[in-house]
Amino acid sequence: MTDEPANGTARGTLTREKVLHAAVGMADAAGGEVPSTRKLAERLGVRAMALYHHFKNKDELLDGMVDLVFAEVELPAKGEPWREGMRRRAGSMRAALGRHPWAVGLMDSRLNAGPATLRHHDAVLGCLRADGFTVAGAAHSISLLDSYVYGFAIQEAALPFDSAGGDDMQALTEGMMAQAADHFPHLFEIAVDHAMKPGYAYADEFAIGLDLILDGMEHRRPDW
Amino acid sequence: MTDEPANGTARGTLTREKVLHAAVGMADAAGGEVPSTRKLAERLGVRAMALYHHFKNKDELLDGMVDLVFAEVELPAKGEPWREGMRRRAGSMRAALGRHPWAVGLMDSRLNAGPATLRHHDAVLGCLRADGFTVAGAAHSISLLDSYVYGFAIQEAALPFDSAGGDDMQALTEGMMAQAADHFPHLFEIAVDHAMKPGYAYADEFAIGLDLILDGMEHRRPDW
DNA sequence: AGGAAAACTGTACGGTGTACAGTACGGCGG
DNA sequence: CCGCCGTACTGTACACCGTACAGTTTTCCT
Repeated sequence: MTDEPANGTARGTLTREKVLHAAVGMADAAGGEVPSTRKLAERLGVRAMALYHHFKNKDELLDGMVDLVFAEVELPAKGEPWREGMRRRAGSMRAALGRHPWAVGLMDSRLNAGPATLRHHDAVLGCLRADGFTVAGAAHSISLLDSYVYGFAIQEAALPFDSAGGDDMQALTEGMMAQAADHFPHLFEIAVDHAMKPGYAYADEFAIGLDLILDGMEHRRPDW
Repeated sequence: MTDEPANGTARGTLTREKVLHAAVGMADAAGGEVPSTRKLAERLGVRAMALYHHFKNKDELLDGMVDLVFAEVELPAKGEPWREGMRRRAGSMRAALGRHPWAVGLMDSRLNAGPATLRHHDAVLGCLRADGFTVAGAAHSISLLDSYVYGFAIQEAALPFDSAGGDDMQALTEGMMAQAADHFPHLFEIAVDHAMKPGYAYADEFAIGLDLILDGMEHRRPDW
């Protein structure tokens, strides 16, 4: 706000923000692949190397993209009870990662957290501390919750198509059938009796696991 | 054993197995990067395109590498109580992913599970079913446990150096300090009062979260 | 008006996965 | 024993990638 109109850009077609939004949009459209610098530049009506005036290198651009994803997740509100806060935030985080599956594969390898990411972690921490968790307890909780959310997102991203459930399972189980239904009896059982049932959607597992974790946190809160 | 000496290979310097082991070795050495086809071929004394006689494309090679990682994890023993089995297997899985951090980033995007992977999942499932978990309960448990293990591995892989704890934190917190210690008070608190304390190692969090999850599973087992 | 800084372009380099067309060699039927 | 043929490997080539480096504008400040 202070520097954007003040110094006045020269041939301003590009902005850090515009680049990042275009990159996120293209990645979403491509369904899990981050665009190359050339494709991104073309979309922006610009010549590839122009990007390097706004980002030191591609990694910095990726950092920015990830931060944009973090900016989408709902933070626990001030004074909100920890359990609601954690539940809403975890669900919203998973939703954001579902909307931007390319971000899941980026989460490892990213070193520099952006401002939205820091704000996010600070808010989550703050919600727990405000509700009586010790520093150590909050650390345990966040490690656990984040691991669960990221891990769930990984598994969802690895599903054949999307987690809508239904006939995507066919492909998976076909390969399994081909090899040997009786070599892996329990896998076979769960595939046929559970995962291939009409009402099943892997996405539903998220809330189940999350509730177990939240119950556990509630139970340990006094000790932590 | 049946096909190797039987058909007799022509100029047999290459084997699917030898390629995979070399690839895993190089990836481990490189510390998180899968080798390029050319580098891998060179290491094997061969000319890059030779690999494509044993793997349809690079993705198939990556599938094989991931399966090799799964082959390293300890399965629950037959008749082992579920809790011990799950605990051992989860710890061993995390250890394997720690030894092969490049595999973490591959877990999403992989579609075709190899035989070791299938055997692994079948054994875990079998352990739970044998100890009274329903099909649905076992599905919930595996989704939860795998999410936790993978997610923890992601976070560990994203740490500045390794999770040995200590002065790696400096880099992280420096960036944070630079921006604003008072913009993120809780982050600051946890960094100074907890993560930077001499005895702290993020790796220790693994068992804490895992135990909470196992307690929860024990508690729900009757309903599931 | 002039000069410096900022934003964008042009070109080039070394690396990647892999398609496609050889080439050499071992095992087999005659 | 010979010639064939399939298999394993090589050579070359292509399109694409990230990005270094050196221009070329354009704009703003003195």
